[in-house]
Amino acid sequence: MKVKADDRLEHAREEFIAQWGAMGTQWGINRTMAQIHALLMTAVDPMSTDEVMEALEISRGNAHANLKELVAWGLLRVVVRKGERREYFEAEKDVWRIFTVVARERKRREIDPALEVVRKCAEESRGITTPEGRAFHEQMRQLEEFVEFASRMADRVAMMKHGFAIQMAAKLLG
Amino acid sequence: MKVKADDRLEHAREEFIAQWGAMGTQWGINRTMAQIHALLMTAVDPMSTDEVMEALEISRGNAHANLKELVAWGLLRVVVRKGERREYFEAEKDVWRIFTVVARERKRREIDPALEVVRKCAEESRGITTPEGRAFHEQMRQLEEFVEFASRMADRVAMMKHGFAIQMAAKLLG
DNA sequence: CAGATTTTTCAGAAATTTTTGAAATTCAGA
DNA sequence: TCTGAATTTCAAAAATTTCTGAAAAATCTG
Repeated sequence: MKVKADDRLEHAREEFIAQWGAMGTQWGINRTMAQIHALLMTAVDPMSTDEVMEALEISRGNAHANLKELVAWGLLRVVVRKGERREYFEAEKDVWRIFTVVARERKRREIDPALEVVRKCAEESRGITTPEGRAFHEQMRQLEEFVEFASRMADRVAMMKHGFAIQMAAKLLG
Repeated sequence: MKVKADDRLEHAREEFIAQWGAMGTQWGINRTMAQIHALLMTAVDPMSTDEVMEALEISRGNAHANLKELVAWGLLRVVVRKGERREYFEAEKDVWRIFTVVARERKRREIDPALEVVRKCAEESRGITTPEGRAFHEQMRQLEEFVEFASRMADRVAMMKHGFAIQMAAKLLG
């Protein structure tokens, strides 16, 4: 009975890790990074690099790079146990916090660069008086306005506390 | 003077196409697709496959595949001119509509599959009574709840009219 | 400081994605 | 039905991204 429960759990967990990893691709996150995140999100205790390597059957270099990347994102914390030299990693498990971290990162990688591009192009085309030039400038201006709006929205959402977001959503969904 | 204005415009437009294309990568959209979209978004008239090939210096197969993909997304419309066999393509230029189209597609590719995965894993781990099993199930449940919430929000946003979104945002940003 | 352990780096290999270009197919008009 | 123009397909090449594994660097311990 005990063994059966363990088997079921292990099976479900492995499925989660595999599928979440496959999904990472769609999300513009590499497979290993998503798998490590899934692994640690469902781990009871923090894990070392070697434990992650073994669990996912990946190389040290790969494990290392992606663990560090996840730490940089703020999705993992480094844990040091007293008397031990090696580093352990622990995942953020609160879904709302995971969401805000990802939102912040995506804004930084997707929205901010877009804003720069459209600003520059709007600027460069200001004052061109041909009909084509005016149309182009106007299109850039509209894009700029929208991306700026998206940027501000993303900031707000990323800063929200869970409770407020729920309240907000109630209005939107209600 | 006329020439100078044309040069400036051409330069700005080429920059926009190149940069928007480069950004596509970050967005999980391939470079060519983003470039074609940028090209047509700033084109005065609809363009044929051959014109797109020439403007971006890409192969027919590449142009064809990405034009069709953009049509499938709903970011381009096919235009047929009477008496002509060849197809022309015209971009959606309204930024809010572009946004809702992209939001819908991203929801479909990113949120819906995630929901399936966490639902399955929550289901598979229901009723496991070991402490690890309970923790795993609880984590899956929370993820499921959140992703479901995200899914509904995405639907709502994708359906919104521009005016309503602005009104909505005023509250959020104000 | 020496020796042991852990982390970090990185060049090449492997895997994946994108692009090409030519052949096959479709289609409209004569 | 035939012809020529346009679209579609797809196998192979190119480009890009990810991963490996071993070596180098950093860090701790005694």
